[in-house]
This record gives sequence, structure tokens and C-alpha cells, in this order.
Amino acid sequence: MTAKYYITTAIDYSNGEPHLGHAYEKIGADCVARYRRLRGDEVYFSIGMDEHGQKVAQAAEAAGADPQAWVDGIASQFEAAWTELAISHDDFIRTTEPRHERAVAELFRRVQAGGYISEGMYEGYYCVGCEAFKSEKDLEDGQCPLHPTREIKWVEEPNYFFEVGRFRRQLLDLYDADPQFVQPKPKYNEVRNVVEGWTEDQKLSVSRARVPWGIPWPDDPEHVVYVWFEALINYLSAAGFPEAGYDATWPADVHVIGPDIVRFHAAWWPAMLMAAGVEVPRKVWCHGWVNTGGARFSKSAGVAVTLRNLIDRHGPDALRYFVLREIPWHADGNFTWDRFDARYTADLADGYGNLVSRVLAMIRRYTNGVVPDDVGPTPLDTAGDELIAAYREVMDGHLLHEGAERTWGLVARANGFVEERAPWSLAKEGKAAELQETLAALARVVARITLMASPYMPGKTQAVWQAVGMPGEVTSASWDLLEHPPTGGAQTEELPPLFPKERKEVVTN
RNA sequence: CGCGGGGUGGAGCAGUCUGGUAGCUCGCCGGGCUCAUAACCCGGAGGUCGCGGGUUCAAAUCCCGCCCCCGCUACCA
Repeated sequence: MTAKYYITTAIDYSNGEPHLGHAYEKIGADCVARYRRLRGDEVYFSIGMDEHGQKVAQAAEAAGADPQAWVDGIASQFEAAWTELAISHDDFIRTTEPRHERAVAELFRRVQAGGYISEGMYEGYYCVGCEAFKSEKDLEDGQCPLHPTREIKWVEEPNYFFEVGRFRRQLLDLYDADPQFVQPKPKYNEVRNVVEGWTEDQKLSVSRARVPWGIPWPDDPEHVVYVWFEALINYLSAAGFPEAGYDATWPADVHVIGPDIVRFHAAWWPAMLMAAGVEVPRKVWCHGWVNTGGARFSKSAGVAVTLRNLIDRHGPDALRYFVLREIPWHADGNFTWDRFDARYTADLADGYGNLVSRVLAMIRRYTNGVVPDDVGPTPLDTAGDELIAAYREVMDGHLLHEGAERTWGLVARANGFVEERAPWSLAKEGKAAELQETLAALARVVARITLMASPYMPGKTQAVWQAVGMPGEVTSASWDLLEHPPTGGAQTEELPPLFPKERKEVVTN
């Protein structure tokens, strides 16, 4: 019996190019998705683009492009980046697609039928230069910072409202019933406090009259659906809503998002679904921010922190590994080129890469490249069992950095085992049985580490998987193979250094 | 001003809830090994745990006060 697992990331706003922040969220979610597949779940992984709204229209105009042409271009840039980073999404939903507009229309019909939409007046400061409403916070000395010479007007416009406050009680019940509904804990507290502070007649403005680039309001062509209200529905669109059978995928098991949009996902969104009589998602996970430290850090190596430079530095797998290992998935972390290089050298080249290299070399030298039949278990297998159990526990809790820590703990244990057994001495002394036991155990541990690392580095681990003579794709391997790697009798292959290190400057002239 | 996070050997962090020899990774120093990508293994040096009080037999850990840094305020995910 396989369990389904529907995981989403926030859809990215189409007003600029993909950068490290976008990539971090995809890489983390991808690691979770790949781990769930390893556990045997039927995973559905959805990402996409948020393509409507005023800022997109403005970005398109500034580029002299038609909005649709503009978002098409941005979407292909993002897709290219995700392909390069080996993001294993099943769906790439765009809010300009007809299937999304259908889902929005239907969800709306249901919310409206429930009597949760009302008309009212929206009022606020309006900057003629930006053609947008501004909150008091946005203004400096009563002026728009972007258009200090333009007029700020107090504008009232008729809008449609969603009566979100009517779900206050239900939302609080949801939070109380599952304290893990929002993770990590500080974000749960934040959301709960916000909703606690609502009144029963709390309303959200969910239409806009001045924005041309959006989904038309069903009964009122003068309005478009407010971009936030519409964008959230992408998770349902990607699941096939409202077509029959969408509930084979829905509800989402986890929405992966940034901390800035937690209240949209953990308060508005469940309320919208409650209003429409659709099941709410099971969990909202907030990752932290990758702090690049602005100019201070980015200049340290004289290289700008762009996605292009990050990938080119050591390859896509190394970038994935770095952010997953170095930046806790539930808290903020720092990126610096120095740390990136240090991790690459220590963990990847000298750690995993070197271990694979020495194990393959010994099997090649002492047993003609064939892994001896299984004997054992050795203490290394026992250590592996323990670390795998620990790995599973932290990975089930989405602590990806700790999963990497456990995996590399096994790398260290394997290196220690090599020293203890000293296969080169066993070979010299003609202790064939002990040598075979040792090499068999080392082949097993390499296979295990490779499986554990596969959610982090799908590309490099595939190369190792093949080199140790395992059939098929590492990414479709089952959990059972991790517990009992069938390496006995496998024919290994030579493998060039997985993570080459640049030579120190050779002395010239 | 306010809210939130944080100040632990050179760097990055864990430990603080459930007081009791201060731990990990990197770097540094010394030794070992030769299967391996000048990699690997072992040992060592290095910290008055931001400051000042208090509670306690005992505090990085609990209480009070203070100082400093970061985010909320920049295309920010």
C-alpha cells in the first residue's frame, strides 16, 4: 500500500529572473519529494508561476512587452533553471493557464454560493505614479518614495470582500487540533495570534477595479480577482480541481513556503477552502531565508551571487548539497563563497568522493572489480543501521540539514572502518576471508550512503550507483535497498573523480 | 519607539525548555597509514559560554538589570 504525498512550493512571481531564494525553496522541496519517493510514497510535486497582477503588468510594460509574452519568457527562464537543478516536479502550473482560470471560477462559485462574498468599499492611499494603493507604512512623509513629486490621493473604490472572519473559530480549532499544522513553531504562534485577533466580521478585499492584468471577476467584468486570492488556488488547479478525481491528489500534504507569506497560506487559504467546502491542506512548512549578506559577502570572492555563478562554481549537485546541508530548513542561514568552497572540498571531494574512490580502487585491486558475496554483518553494518534509523527520523521531520549530517556521519564511520581493517595489510598477509568481508561491507556502505544522499544530489549519486554495479536509477530505488543493499557479486566500474578539486597553482617558469 | 531572532575556543554552529566534567564541523599543530581526489586515521593546542548582579551545594543553562548585532525598512523566496 503506497501512500500519496502531494507537496507544493509557492508559485514564483513573474516580475524578474530566478535567483538563489527561488532556488532554495525548490531544492528543499525537491529533497523532501525525493525522500518521500525513497520511502515508497506516490509523490505529486507541484511548482509554478504566479503571473497576474499589477507588478507583472508593470514589469512587462517596462520591458516593452505584452504581458502574456513577458510571462511566457519568464516562465521559460524558471523552467530552464529547474531543469538544470534537477528539480523533479510533476507539474509546473501557471496562473495564466485555462485550467487555473477554471479552478478559480469554480472555487469562486462555491464560496459565493455559500454566501461568503459581499460588496463594499475599499479605501486607501493611492499613488498615481505607481497606479497602486499604498499602506501608510509605504509612504515617507506622506509621499510615495518612488514618486515623491506625484500626488497621493485618498481613494475609495467598490470592491468585493471575502468574509474571512466567519471562519475565525474554525481556524482556531484547526490550529488547536494540530499544533504541527504550521511549522516551525514560531510561525505557528504568529498565525494563531493573527487569527485570534480577528473579529467575526473581518473581511478581505478580494477584487481590484484598476488592474487590467488578471482573471475577470465572474459576475463583474469591471473587476479582476485580487492576485493573492487567485494565486493560492493554483494548488487546487494543479491537482485537477474541479474535475472528478482531483481528490486523489488533494489535499496537499505540505505547502512549502517562505515566512513572509505564512498568513496567506495558513489563515486565508484554509478559510477559502472551508467556505467552498473543500478539504484544507495538512501542513504548511515555512523555510528560512538564505542570507547572502549583500555586497559584503558577494564581493568576498569577487563573484556576484547569481544562480548562474552558483551553478557554475561546482555544478548543480554541489549547490543543492550546500544549501541543504548548510542552511537549516526551518531557519535562516548564510551563504558565502568561502563556506561553499569549504563544504565542497571537505564533504564532497575529500569525504564522499574520496571514499567512493578508495573503495572502488580496493575492490578493483584485490577482487578484480567484483564485490565479494555478502558475509557479515560487520560493525560497519551495525553503525549503518543506527544512522539510517536516525536519518529516517530527522527526514520524516523535514530536518534536511540533519539528514545530511547523518549521511556524512556514515561516511566518517566508513573511513574509520577502512583504517581499522587496513585491507592492504589483509591482502599482504593473505587473509582472504577477512579481506572479502571487509570489501563486501564497504561496498554495502557506499550503496547505502549513495541512497541516503540521492535526495540531495540526484546526479552524482546516480554515477556512483552505476559504478558500484547497481542496476537502474538510484532515484527509483526502494527503502528496502537502503536497508539491504544487494551489492554482493556486483561488477563495479571505474569512476573518474566525482568532485574534482582544482589543482593549486603549479609552479611555473 | 515597538515586535522578533541572536551574542559559546580563529570561522560557522549544538548545548539553554528537563541546572552538575563545555560538544560538533572547518582551520591550526604533532603523529600514523598508503587503498584513495596532497585524500584518510589518531592525538593536541585553543573558550572567565556579551556585561553586572541574584537564586543554588552547583548556572552557558533559572531570575533581574544593562550593552551590542541582525530582520521587520531594500526586485527580497
